[in-house]
Amino acid sequence: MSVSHAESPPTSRFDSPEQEAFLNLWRTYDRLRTLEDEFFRPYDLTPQQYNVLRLLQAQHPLPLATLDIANRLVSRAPDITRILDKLEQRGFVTRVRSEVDRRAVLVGIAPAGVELLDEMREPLRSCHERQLGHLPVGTLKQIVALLRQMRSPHETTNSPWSSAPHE
Amino acid sequence: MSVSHAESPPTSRFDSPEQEAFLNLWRTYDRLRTLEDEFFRPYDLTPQQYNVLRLLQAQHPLPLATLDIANRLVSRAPDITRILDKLEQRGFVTRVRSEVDRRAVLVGIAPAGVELLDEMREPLRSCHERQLGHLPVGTLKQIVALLRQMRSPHETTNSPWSSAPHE
DNA sequence: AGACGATAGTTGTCCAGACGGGTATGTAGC
DNA sequence: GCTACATACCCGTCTGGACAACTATCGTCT
Repeated sequence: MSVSHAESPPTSRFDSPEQEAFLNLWRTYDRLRTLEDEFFRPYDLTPQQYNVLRLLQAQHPLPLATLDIANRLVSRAPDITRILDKLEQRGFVTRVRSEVDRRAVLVGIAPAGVELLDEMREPLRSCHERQLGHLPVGTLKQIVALLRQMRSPHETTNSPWSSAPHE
Repeated sequence: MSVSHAESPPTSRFDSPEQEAFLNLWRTYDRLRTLEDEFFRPYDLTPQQYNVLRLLQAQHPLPLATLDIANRLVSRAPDITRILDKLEQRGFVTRVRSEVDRRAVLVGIAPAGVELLDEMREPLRSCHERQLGHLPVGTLKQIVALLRQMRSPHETTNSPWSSAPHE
């Protein structure tokens, strides 16, 4: 314990309420992400890769163009190509050059990908339970609404994240 | 616009309220962090590095041991040594081997570091203003309280993040 | 049809972050 | 004081994320 010197109260640790909110957001994300990372490690997947698979499954059997995927992902992904490379190498997705627009590459989830998601569904649910199961559903809904407010000026209007999901 | 096909409502995009909350947290962090990153780029600092400097300034003129710094940072930092290396190379911090415990390295903020923080203070405030200035202070306080609840089971009790700051 | 600008994706390259093992120092027990 | 274990930090190495430059294709204007 080297925190021996009298813990002098620095009035507040933050310069502004906005800063306090952002740092708390960052900290909370960091704490919860640690749990996610541990969960995904044995599957040798990153959360981003998993999200790509979920996205493709939601569209299945329709494929999705590469950049469409990037735009819908939770987190910005300039390296979408290489993420897909890895998923393709492991047989989780398929890529075919589009016939109508030969610039576009259409990506679909492969049977092995569907199977992987099936395997992961339950364990992942319980991971989320460990993360946030201590909060009542009402509180979670409130949090979601507030988070949406926080980022709303920073979403483009056609992002899937900009509006509430259709209940 | 390749979203031509009828936008079929997938009942909900999420498997559980917990998942919805986490993904919204991630998304919101990602959007707001983009602004931070842009802000820090011209200074050639990462947000983590900046946080180290802030931490050291708060203690100034007392130094802080390397691992003490790591434990107080917003985000986990296994590479604290190299973060400090870079800050030291640029003359923002000083490192001296402790006399009382020769394993420990005591880190202090150098005058150049203090100066840098002074320069950045106002511009950073206005960055946070752009991030979250659209929300009233009451809402921000509410958010902070909820975020603390979200992560509370995942904080060790002696973390500076586990309890409310002394008002 | 040829030219120009926009779009879709890929690749080279760099840098931060992560992990684990390694060294030096401290502390406790005998 | 010697041994054994813990602590503090450092370093080699690997991986993923970020940017920018590049190629291929499309649409449009003339």
